[in-house]
Amino acid sequence: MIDRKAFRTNFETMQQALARRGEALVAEGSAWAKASELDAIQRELKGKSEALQAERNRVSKLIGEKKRQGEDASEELRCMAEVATQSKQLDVQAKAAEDAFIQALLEIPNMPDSSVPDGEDENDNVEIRRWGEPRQDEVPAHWDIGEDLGILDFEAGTKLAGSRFSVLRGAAARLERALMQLMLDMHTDQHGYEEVWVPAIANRKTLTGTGQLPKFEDDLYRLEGEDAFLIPTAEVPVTNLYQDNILELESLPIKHCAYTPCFRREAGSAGRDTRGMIRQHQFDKVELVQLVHPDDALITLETLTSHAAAILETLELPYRVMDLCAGDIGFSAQKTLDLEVWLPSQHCYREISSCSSFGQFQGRRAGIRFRDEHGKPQPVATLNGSGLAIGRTLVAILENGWQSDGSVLIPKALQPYMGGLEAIAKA
RNA sequence: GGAGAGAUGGCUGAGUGGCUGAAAGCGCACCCCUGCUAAGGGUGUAUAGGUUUACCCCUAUCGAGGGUUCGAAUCCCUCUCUCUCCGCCA
Repeated sequence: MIDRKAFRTNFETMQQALARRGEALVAEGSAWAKASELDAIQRELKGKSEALQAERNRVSKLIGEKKRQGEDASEELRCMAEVATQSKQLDVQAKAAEDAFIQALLEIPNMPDSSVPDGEDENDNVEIRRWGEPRQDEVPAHWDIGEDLGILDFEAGTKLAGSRFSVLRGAAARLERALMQLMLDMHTDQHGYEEVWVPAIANRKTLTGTGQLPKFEDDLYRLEGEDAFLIPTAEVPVTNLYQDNILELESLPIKHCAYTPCFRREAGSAGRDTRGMIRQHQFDKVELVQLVHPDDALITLETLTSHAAAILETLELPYRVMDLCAGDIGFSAQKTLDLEVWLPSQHCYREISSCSSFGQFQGRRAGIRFRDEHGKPQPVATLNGSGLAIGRTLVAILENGWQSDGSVLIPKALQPYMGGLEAIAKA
């Protein structure tokens, strides 16, 4: 959520920043326009309502005093009956107006940071750097490699659950587990993150805190008969660990990593990546989350991204870093750096990690605050990034490690986690 | 799932209709005494919104929502959560 005061006092600047995401967001009928309209109404009603409540409180106190001293208070009682009724009505209106205002604010995306490049969509993203030597020879798609080795079973996934589900067997299943372990080990032992294990189900408030709700309910799996959802990312439960907390300045930065399964309806991506493991309804991910002082947010984004990149380097997977343009960053993001891994079968880089700073946007929504240098509570800055998406990492390993005899080389760093296995070959 | 008990500030814990945004203790911060070891004394210490240069002030909040009342932490209703016992279960 954007700051309700800044929304008013800084209207022009914020509007311009928001417009960089796309003009429609500030156009007539947008949440932005609605919010500015509701803000005025809300404040006027609230002012009136509070004045009346003040009057009520004052006279009520008087009545109390008179009664205690055995005096007659019938006159006050008579006129207060009227005031009480009015006050109640006004209060209801004022509350409704404020709710509507907050609802509108919740639908307004975060302001892109000034360092975010201009642009409309992924074509305008800016490449920052590359690492590794991408292989240029012809490599089969991972689904062919996997099925050929008998370790990826898409048919079984479909039979059990539907499209966009898959089954891993043998070396692939172990690879999934090995990757999870390697990633968690590196982040805890080398990068200083505390590992947490969290529920894969979250309630509405929690999902509102990180920005998935109210706007993107269609992307989530909702539990029948409950106001709860399967998490689309560990960001949701891990960030919200501190929901409604006021943290001490010294406790920052807070750094967590977590493995969770992730569940996405993929409602808007019909026809995209329908084959293989790139886009699944359920996938595994190790997530990095940091809560930091707002002044440190953008610097931390660099280090957090480097922590995710370190996994790719350890696994010897070529990648590049992309600075997402204003039109392509997510709803809650202030700035996003994507890591894209080389997929030789597609002759291109594909997203494997998305690292974002949210500024104080989530902190404000989720009520995660810290005491600043003056002892005043203010929203913390939050960041997160995949470190990494495990399914996609497995895909990258299959394709980048593929050899013309059909076998797949296991990266050295991963071999201990695979029981010393150096290559996956046909049984 | 059944029965019972409970939910108050950073923590413990008073408070059954007005003088309670909330006693007391602990913790924390600052000051004093002492003197460098233990201890003692004083002051301060919720969050949000509105207003304001700021102070002040106003409003809301005692799990959440609704009701009764001139007035609710306190009475009534609904919900959520926690604890204990029983049942079930990995």
